[in-house]
Amino acid sequence: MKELPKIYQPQEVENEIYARWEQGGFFNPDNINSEEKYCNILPPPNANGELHIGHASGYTVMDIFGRYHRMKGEKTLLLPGKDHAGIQTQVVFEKKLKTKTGKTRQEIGRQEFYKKTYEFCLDRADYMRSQEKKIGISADWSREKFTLDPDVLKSALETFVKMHEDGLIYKGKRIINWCPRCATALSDVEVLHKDSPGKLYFIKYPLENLQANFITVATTRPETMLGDTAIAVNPKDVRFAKLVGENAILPLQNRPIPIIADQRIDLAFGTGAVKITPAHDPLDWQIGKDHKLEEIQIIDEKALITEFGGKYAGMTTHEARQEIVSDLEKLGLLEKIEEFSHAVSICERCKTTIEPLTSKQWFINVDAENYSLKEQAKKAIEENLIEIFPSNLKKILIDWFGNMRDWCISRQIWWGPQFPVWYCDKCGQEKYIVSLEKPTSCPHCGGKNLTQDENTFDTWFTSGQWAHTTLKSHGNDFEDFYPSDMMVMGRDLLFFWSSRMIMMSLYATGKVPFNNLFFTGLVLDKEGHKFSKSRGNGIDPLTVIDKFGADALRMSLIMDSAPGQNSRLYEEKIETFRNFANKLWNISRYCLTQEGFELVEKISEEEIKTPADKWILYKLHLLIEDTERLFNGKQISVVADVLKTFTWNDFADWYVEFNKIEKSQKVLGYVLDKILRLWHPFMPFITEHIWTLAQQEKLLMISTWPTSLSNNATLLDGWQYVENFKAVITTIRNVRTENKIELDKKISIVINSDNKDFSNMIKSEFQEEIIKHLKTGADLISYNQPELELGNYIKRTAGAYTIFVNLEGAIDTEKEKIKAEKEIANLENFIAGLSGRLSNQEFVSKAPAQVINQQKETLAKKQAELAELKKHLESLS
RNA sequence: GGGUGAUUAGCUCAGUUGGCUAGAGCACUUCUCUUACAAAGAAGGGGUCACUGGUUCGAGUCCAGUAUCACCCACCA
Repeated sequence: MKELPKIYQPQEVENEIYARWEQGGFFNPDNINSEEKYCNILPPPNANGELHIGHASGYTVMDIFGRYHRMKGEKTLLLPGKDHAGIQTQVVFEKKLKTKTGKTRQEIGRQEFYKKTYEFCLDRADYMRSQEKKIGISADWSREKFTLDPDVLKSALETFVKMHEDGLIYKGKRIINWCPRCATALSDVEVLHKDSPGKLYFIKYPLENLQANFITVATTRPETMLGDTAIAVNPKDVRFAKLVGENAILPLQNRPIPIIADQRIDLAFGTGAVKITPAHDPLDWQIGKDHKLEEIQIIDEKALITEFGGKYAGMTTHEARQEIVSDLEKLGLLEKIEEFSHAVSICERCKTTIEPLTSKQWFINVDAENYSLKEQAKKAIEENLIEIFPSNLKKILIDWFGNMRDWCISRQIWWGPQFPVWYCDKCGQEKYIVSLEKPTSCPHCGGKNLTQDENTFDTWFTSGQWAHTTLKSHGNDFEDFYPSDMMVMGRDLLFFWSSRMIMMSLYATGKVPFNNLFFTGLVLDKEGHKFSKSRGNGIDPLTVIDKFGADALRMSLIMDSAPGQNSRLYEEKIETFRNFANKLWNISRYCLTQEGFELVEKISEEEIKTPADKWILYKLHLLIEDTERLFNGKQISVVADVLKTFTWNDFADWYVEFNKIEKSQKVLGYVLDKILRLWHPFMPFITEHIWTLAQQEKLLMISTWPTSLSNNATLLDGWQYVENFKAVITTIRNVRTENKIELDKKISIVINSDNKDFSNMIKSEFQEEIIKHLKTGADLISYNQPELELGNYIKRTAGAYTIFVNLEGAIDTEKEKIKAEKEIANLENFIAGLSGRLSNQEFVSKAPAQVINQQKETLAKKQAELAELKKHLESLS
């Protein structure tokens, strides 16, 4: 038989196995013949860096489901891709450009910058693809997509055109989130709120007609007062009731501004009077609209004070604030300054403070008359057209849609697709033409000089359509696979991505993008911190794979965690799964080196010979049923857990040991065959490797998924016997350890029982061999001798049997008495509880019969045990 | 301000439909290099399932509340 190394070396086989899978061609669903289909569109990572452990975590989940469904015979597509990741990639590449060539993007120009960034992304995509393969992802690389691939992009832009026709798109001057560093508008979800200590400034505004009096307002951003166009108070506020309709004089600017009433003003906050700066605050903007106030932009896109800021023009907002506060103080208009902690808006990408300002941008009306994106999405979730794991995120998503405001989709960056919008130099910016292709002439005036809108799309506009644009770009894939079965993503993408995909795909296709939405938690380090560059605690998936193998990495990413819960990753944890892989290797190594061993797909009744065979097959039968149920509930970590228990604690610890004495090679081959299949989705490399060593024909990857044995009671009758038998062995070992008896010292055993299958045991020489060999040190075994000199023996209950171990007078009777007394107390306690329950009329009448019977059986068993123990204690004294 | 999650062994975490005396890995104690495996095997110690009530014949599991921690959302200037 083959020479197999004692220790599994994943590094030596993984690459070769992956190459064989690829050559096999079965990553491509076109090569699988089946009516049943399964599709999982993989989230495209940002093509500007490398894969991190979070990607590996999500990919592992997707690949487990993909491989499971493929083995179930379904035409399975895992569709891979990469995202151009607008702002983030631009930031990354600009830095790279600066370091490498010392140039800025402005110095090389828009076209050149775009070209170079594109090349950079393709290069990163190549590298990341190689990483994905290392993890073992069984994706169809022939279908790999990039968000800027012409066909994918065209499909996404067509949606823009359709939306425009349907009145869902508008261009308008509205207040938006502006990042001065990125120099672009951002959508609401790209803005984070960070609580930070600040100050609340109380400023006195003189009243126009009552020179001696003031109205005091409170603000955290005094510099914005330069653009104030009103003061607002709550209409119910009696303090200010008579001032409404009057004018105040805006200090420093010396402009009269009206005092207005608006119910959105909180009476309890500050002074109850609020300065209104429509151009630089979202609420003020809304109030300004409603009261038809003038908007004065006093902060520009570089966060500098504009010409409308008078003497402060050209200052940064920070400088202006200091100057203004100091000037107000000199004028005696600064009433007081209070310490005040409030939420500051910052850019999600670069953490720069956001300046709200009014700007002309493109928006999606998410609640348009013709079609409400947000209502449709909400409805789809409410009606469970998409099942969400974990389910608590369902409500969060519904609420989010409920509060969603119009989505700003234009960005002033260079990296990303430009709007398919054209302007004629004669007609100007107001009369635009929406068209995928550049029009030959202006439809309004016939002018030939047309230029394209310079804005680029929010990256989530294109990735938000990924679920259908990818499939539409390849043959009949859309018809075959849409909607996909499952989408897996980190829960940090809940609002960014899952929400947009649901809205956009519903709109573009009329159907939900996927039937199941599965969120993974964050992968944290050992101390529970996020992995981050600044913390330097990153774990590189490739390093882990190199050290422990891809299977160990995969297992450590999905085990011990529930869907949507964060989990921690650290070396010791990965090690335990490396160890498990090695265990599986050695189990297989034992099997493969057995004379006449082969993997067996099907087993016949004649081949099931021993009680141990029945026992392991029964356990296997339960395992397969559990696996099926748990996979349906998407509980993959529990699947891996029950598989591990079976493999290690049932098969390796007991069945393999039995097999050393009592050969039943068909069953051994049958069970290992099932173990390899069941483990394959989780640990594809090692299982495929062992499979190959055991047989040469086809790949494990496309072998069929095990189904449970027909529950033939007579076929497997007698399996319980082995549980009793195991108890005998464990008890003997226990007695031995307790009494510190060396293993090489032989002892004699008496086993008593009136159990019906006990006669089988007496007849079986194999059983006796097994007891002797399974580390019990038992030498002489005799049966059914009720009258024993108990002083010489230690008596124990083992399952349905009573066993006596002869220690030849070496018993520490005091110790044994204490132990027996303790055990008796414990048992009496338990029996009292149990019989109490059984005599409770309510329990007996209401609990299911099965539960009652079970407890009755247990009670009888425990009472018998107690009686034996009491006799034992008596004999000891 | 609103919301979500967590709280189970020394540590990290599972726990499926509510059902027998609550599990795993690591760590710990003792023993063993027994021809699949010391990356292992054998035996063991370690728990008021955060707290308080409720529902139920029966609660780690369902409900209400409390506490602590973590995270998310938010136009309180």
